[in-house]
Amino acid sequence: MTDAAEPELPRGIALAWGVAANPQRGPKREMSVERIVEAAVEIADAEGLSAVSMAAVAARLGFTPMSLYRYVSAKEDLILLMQEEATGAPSEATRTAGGWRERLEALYREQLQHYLAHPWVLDIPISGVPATPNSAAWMDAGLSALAETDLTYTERLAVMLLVTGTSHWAGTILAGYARVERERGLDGEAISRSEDAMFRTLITADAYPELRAAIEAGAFLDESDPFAFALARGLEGVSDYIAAAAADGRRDAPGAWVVPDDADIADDKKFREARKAVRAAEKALRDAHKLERQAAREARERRARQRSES
Amino acid sequence: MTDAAEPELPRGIALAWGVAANPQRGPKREMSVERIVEAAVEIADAEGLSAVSMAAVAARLGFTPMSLYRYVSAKEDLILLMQEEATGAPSEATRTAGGWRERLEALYREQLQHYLAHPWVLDIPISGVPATPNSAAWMDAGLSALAETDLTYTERLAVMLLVTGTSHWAGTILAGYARVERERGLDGEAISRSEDAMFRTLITADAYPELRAAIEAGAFLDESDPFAFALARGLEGVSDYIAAAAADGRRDAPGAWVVPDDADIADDKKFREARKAVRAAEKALRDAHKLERQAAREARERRARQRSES
DNA sequence: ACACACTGTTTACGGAATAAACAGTCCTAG
DNA sequence: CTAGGACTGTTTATTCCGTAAACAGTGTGT
Repeated sequence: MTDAAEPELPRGIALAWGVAANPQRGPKREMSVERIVEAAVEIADAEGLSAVSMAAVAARLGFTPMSLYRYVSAKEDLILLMQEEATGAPSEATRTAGGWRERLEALYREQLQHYLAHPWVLDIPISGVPATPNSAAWMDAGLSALAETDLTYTERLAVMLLVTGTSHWAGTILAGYARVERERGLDGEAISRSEDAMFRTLITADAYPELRAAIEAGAFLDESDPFAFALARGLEGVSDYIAAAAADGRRDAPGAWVVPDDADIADDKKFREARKAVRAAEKALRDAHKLERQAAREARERRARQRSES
Repeated sequence: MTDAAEPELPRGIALAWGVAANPQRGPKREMSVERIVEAAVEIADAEGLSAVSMAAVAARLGFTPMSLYRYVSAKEDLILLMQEEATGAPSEATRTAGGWRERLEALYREQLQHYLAHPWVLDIPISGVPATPNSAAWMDAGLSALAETDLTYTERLAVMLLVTGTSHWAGTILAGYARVERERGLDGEAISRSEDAMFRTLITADAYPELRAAIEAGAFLDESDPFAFALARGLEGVSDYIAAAAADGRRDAPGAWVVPDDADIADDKKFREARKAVRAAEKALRDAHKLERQAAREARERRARQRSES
């Protein structure tokens, strides 16, 4: 009955959920999946994912490579378990921090922290939604943060994808720098400087005017956090979207259980007027921008003429 | 003099920029870097990055594995060149599409297209800013789209990181699904359904209430595009940020070298007036938004009161 | 007591990147 | 015109990978 679905489960996923039939007969087991995963994680932390070979893990535990296959059906499974171990579940603190935005930001930070502590996790190929306890916990934490909003469940998933995408991307880039630092034996600033120098010789103002300008401006030496910027913009956009959707009187798509009051405001007279005012203001802003650009162009031409005359 | 910097260039990068000393002596070359890269890309397109071995590439060209090392100093270089070939440069159409937002969205779409056409590019580890002609071209295109905004160069880079991050993340997830489709021989819908089924057996409402609710709501079977959603929110946030920064009267950060005529127009009278008008329009829009939100809140309360009375 | 499920080990295979030594080719300096 | 030697693609060898298959020893349930 209940076991009918289990045989369909991919082997590694079954292991992750702890659905492993412990044998009764035969000699005592000398190892355990946990110890194997632990050893593998230690190796990966120290020397990267590529250093994790069945032989290396076995050697660290004092056994022969093939012995591991009694516990783990393939290396792929081991890696899935490593990911599960390294990623962990979100902490209580981030699961209960302030409003939805604070909680998502906390989630981002904690995920990024994990990625920086175990950068090899970023090298693991992604195939579909990982159906493991910890990844489910992260997803659940994000969704519960968004539960206070009027968003559709589909939209909540999309927002979560935005958050995890940002932490994944930030981790990828930052871990890339960290790796170069270790390989070349330089500190971050030295890398930045040498990269900047290389750019200066390769990027000409002819071929790449804007990129060259950015280099000249020292933008590549800047130490601000572009990922925090990206996340802040994204969540700002989400916040706008929530407000706009509420204003549109959009009904939540799924069934009866969702926040029902959105539709109510759509035909409210005062609200409709306010909305009309917003649209007018948007148009006014667009026009003003157009005039501003035109003025800038004219001013530039005027100056150029003055300069060529003198 | 000019060659002083070249020896410092990583081998692969020198190749990418076409700075390769063509030897004059010795037998005629039978291959070329281009043909090797082409063959490697064909293999990767057909069977993934892991199928690209020096032996496989050589075999496809009818040579022995070691012969390739006369053209490419290591596999790492070959992979860099493959990436350069597969990624290409942004098309004229996306470089000149509408306003900054349209152009960044076009950039995102074109990058994603490349990732889907050559998913193996996503398996290549990232180390620092790739200093290749094509990646510089993408960056330059994005920066030139943002040139019409008042953003700092540092901020423009951050926005570009947001855009490329989104396309990279979208590519990673979508390519992951595509790979599973090919490996398991199922179509996308079948995968979704089996994933959904697996989720339903593993994700309990006790342990993961919100995730379970999302599953029940069918959010995992939804076919909308969460990445387009994420990008739209991000750029919306950027747009807000630009407006807010302008309202704050923030001046562009970088120093004196910047596009010299920028400083010139700053004290042009007509331009200053146009700029003042923009700020006023922005403030008007913010106020309208505030009123809109307030109206929505009041409308909702009014309806709630009506409902509780009936 | 004994079958046999289960343990960790040994051996073997095919494939990977690339170092080192090799014979053949063709430009260029003398 | 003729070597010297730069440069070609090849051969051979080393080291490491994941894992299939056969193996001898161990301990439990019948």
